[in-house]
Amino acid sequence: MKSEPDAYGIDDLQQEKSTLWDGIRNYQARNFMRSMKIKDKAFFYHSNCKQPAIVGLMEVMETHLTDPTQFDKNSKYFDQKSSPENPKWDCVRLKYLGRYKKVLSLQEIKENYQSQKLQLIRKGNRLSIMPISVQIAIEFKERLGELS
DNA sequence: GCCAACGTTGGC
DNA sequence: GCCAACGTTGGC
Repeated sequence: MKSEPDAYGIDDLQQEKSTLWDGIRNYQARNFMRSMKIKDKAFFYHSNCKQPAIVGLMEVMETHLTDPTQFDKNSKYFDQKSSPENPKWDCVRLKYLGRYKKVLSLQEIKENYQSQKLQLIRKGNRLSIMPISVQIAIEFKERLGELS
């Protein structure tokens, strides 16, 4: 799952211990979130920054939560078409599990995962949530090593 | 700032 | 249901 560190980074999550992954306004990304189950793990990816990289690991605490920002007129994620009776957007709560001692940079991902494998990543590179295959996730984990 | 690679929208 | 036009994202 990706976030811009300026907006919300791994430091913020470490401090908060857990967070609502709200503000997702992309149907595909929302649907991926809907398919998540409690105890699922997710990589935290820093996007749109100096060193885009996987920096940490999270765990799904709660699923199918209503995204409160859709009703908040002061939020940039306010959605006029949504109502409490018929909410359009939901989110999950994620727990901080740790940050990796060594990050896995986008550059390194590109260097090592080409052709078909990279396409799996590319397929979702515009989403707030990037789906990757189980096999790639395992390989990423091996490359990332230990949490600190 | 550019632009490729998407996703969304709306007319038909 | 198609697809042209448009908007957004994110790496560079």
